[in-house]
Amino acid sequence: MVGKDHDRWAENAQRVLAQHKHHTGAARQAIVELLDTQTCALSAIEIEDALRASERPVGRASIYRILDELERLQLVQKLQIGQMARYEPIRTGAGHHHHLVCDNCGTVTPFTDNALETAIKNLSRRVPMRVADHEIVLHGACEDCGN
Amino acid sequence: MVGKDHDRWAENAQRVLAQHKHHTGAARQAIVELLDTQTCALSAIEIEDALRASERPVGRASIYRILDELERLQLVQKLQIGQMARYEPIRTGAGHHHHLVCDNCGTVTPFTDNALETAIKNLSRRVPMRVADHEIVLHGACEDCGN
DNA sequence: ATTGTTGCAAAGTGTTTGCACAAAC
DNA sequence: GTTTGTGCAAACACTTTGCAACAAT
Repeated sequence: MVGKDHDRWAENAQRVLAQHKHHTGAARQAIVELLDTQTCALSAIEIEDALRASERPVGRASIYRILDELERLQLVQKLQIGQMARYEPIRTGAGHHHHLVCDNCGTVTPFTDNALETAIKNLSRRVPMRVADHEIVLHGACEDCGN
Repeated sequence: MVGKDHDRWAENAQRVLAQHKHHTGAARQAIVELLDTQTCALSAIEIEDALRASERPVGRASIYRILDELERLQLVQKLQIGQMARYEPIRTGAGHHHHLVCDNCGTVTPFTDNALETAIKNLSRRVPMRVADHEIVLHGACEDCGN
């Protein structure tokens, strides 16, 4: 079950990439597969480290280029936390989530909230902008750091 | 009227700074006064440019140090937009607002929404973190760029 | 053969730090 | 005269770009 769910995003991503007349590159594949195993957002440097420890290291420049491309194809969402960007798969099934950031230890945890999404959807109509996306970060002290 | 409102935050900020046994520095004063005239968040570099054009230029390092201090004293709020931080006065009267960011031209516009604040307040209780603060950014195309 | 992909090193951008000098008390 | 504030330049961290080599089609 878990394996099935995991593969779905990666497979879809590979398919979308193929449709955009790409060759199948090993670096891109390694990144897609890594992202697919994650439950929350990774930074470029975390990705670099993870891949360096794997059997397919990928250069830093390629990581940024590939993430950028995945973002343009709407396969990953980029979010800015502190001074560093994080990236996570956009899984069509699972409604999207937002993030708790511990200002002490830096841990990032996902959460979801329907009332919040509703409020955003409603206000998006009244605001002087064609809203494409939103980003919500709650800051504070996580359970480990709060005591 | 407008002048009166403006001065309140700056005065309060100076008072809070004094309480924390600070000398009164000219750079700090220039920054506080500049922030007080703004209706939305400024980046450090915008502040540097504005002050360079004024009669009291302030070095970049001082700007960051002073903003950092103002943030610690809860006199300004720091928000991360794209890869750059922006800072704005926390005016106790006016409930805080959030931001629309045009991904095309970079313009930042404030908005407020009560339903949104309520949703955040409620969910803050159910989440595995002592929430201190939140940051909401809506991305899209502004009125000028959307057409 | 052509086109797309990758890695390296260099450049860019925003932010922070070390240190010597100046200003406030 | 002691403490705090400030500016400069250098260091830093994250990201982007130029370019030559490489792999997929």
